[in-house]
Amino acid sequence: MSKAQFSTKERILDAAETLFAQYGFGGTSLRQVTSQADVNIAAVNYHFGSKENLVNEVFRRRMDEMSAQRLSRLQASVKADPADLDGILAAFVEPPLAMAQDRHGGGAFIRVIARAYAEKNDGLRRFLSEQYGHVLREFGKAISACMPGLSKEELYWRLDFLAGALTYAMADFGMIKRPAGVSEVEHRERAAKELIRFAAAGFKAGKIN
Amino acid sequence: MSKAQFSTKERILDAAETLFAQYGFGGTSLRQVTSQADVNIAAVNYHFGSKENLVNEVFRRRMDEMSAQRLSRLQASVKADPADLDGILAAFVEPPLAMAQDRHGGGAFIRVIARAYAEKNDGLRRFLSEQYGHVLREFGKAISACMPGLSKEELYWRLDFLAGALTYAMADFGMIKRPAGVSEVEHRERAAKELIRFAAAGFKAGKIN
DNA sequence: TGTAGGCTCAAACAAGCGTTTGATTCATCC
DNA sequence: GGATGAATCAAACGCTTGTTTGAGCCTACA
Repeated sequence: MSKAQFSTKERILDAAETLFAQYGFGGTSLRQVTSQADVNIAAVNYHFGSKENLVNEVFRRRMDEMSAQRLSRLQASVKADPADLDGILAAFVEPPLAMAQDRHGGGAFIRVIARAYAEKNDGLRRFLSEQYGHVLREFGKAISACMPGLSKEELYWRLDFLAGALTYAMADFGMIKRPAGVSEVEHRERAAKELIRFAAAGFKAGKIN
Repeated sequence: MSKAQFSTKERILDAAETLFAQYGFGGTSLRQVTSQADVNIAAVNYHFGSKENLVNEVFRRRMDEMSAQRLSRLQASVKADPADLDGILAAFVEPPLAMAQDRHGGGAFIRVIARAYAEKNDGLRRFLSEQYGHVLREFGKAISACMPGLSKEELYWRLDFLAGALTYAMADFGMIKRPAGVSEVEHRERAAKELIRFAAAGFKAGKIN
C-alpha cells in the first residue's frame, strides 16, 4: 500500500477493484478511487484514458489468469479421467474461489465479476463474452463428453444455473453468512464443496421427470 | 399507457420498474423516469418524497403479491404431498416466472429483483430481508421436512444456490438466449422446468461424495 | 549543466444529478 | 360563483460527476 512500493497505475487498479466490488461501477466515483489510491484525480485519465477503460483494465488484469487456470485444470482433469464430472466442475468453480481467498491477488475481484453480470453494462458484458466466452464453451464440450445423453440445450441451461449459483454464492448475496468461528478460507472451501456436489447432481438429473 | 387511463403515480411506478430493470437503480435518473411516464420531474418528489422511497414502492407493489403466491402454493403442495420436493420447488420458482410473463403485471419486475441483489444497496437488502425473509424460512422448513437427512447448513447452502440460479436465469444474464421461434411464455416455462429438475437433483445429492 | 519528456498537481469545465420553489391549473364543495 | 386544496408545471437550486487544462516537478540523458 505504500506509495514507494507500487506504481500509480497499480495503486489505481487496486483501489478501483476494491471499490468496484463494494459499490459497483456506477456507484464508485473516480474521486473515491483516486482518494483511496492516494493519487491525483487527473492520474486516471492520464494513465487509462477514461473510466470505462479503467473498468476494462481491472478485468483484464485478473480475468486472463483466472481463465488460464480454469482451462489448464480442465485439461488436467479430462486427461486424468474424461468421465469425472466432479473434476470438471472443480476446474470451473475452484479457481475463482481460490482467487477470492488469495489476499494480495484480489479477493475483491470475485465480487467485481458478480457486479459485471448484474449491472447491465452492455459494453462490459460484450467484452467479457467475446474475450472469455471460449472458456465456457470448452467446459460445455467437456461436460457434454461425459454426459452423452444430455442435449445441447439442456447443457446450456445447466451451465447457466451453475454460473448463477456460483456468482451468487461468491458475492455473498445469499442468506448464508460466514460463521464467527470459521475462517474465510474454510468458508470458501465449504462453498466450493457444496456447490460442486449440488451442481454435479443437477447435471446428472435424469431426462424424464 | 394513456394518460387518461392510469394515474400519475401508477405511470411513474411502471416507468420506474421498466427502467430500473434495464439500467439499475443508480443507473436510472428521475428525469428518465418522468420522461417515459410523461410526467413532470417534480411529480416524483411530490408523490413519493424521494427517489429511495420510489424504489421501495416499486418493490412493495409486486413483492407482497409474489410472496403470497409462493406461500399459498407452498401450503397447497405440502398439504397434497409433504414429500413432493418438485412441488415445493415449483411453488418457489413458478410465481416469479409467471409474474415475468404477465405483461401488465410487471414482466420487468423480475429483473429488478436481480438488480436489488447485485447493487450493494444495503438499505434495500435489509428491507427485503426483513419484509420477506420469512418466506425463505418457510421453504426451508418444507424442504427440510421432506429431506430429513439434510443438515440445516447444507439446506441453506442449497437454498442459496437455488436463489442464485433462479435470479441469474430470470434476469437473462447467462448465455441462454430465447430462440427466435420460441415465445417468451414458452421460454419461461422451459426455464422453470429445467431449473426445477436441476435443483431437485441438487437438493437430493447424497451426503458422502 | 542544460534540456527534454514522463509524470503529478490544483483548478476549472460542462453536464447531469436529486430536490425545491413558487406560480398556475383544475376539480370539488359550500 | 367564489373559495379551498390537491396536482401539475417551468425553472432554478446546490452538488457531484467524468474529463480537461496548463503550469510545475523531477528524473534521465547529452
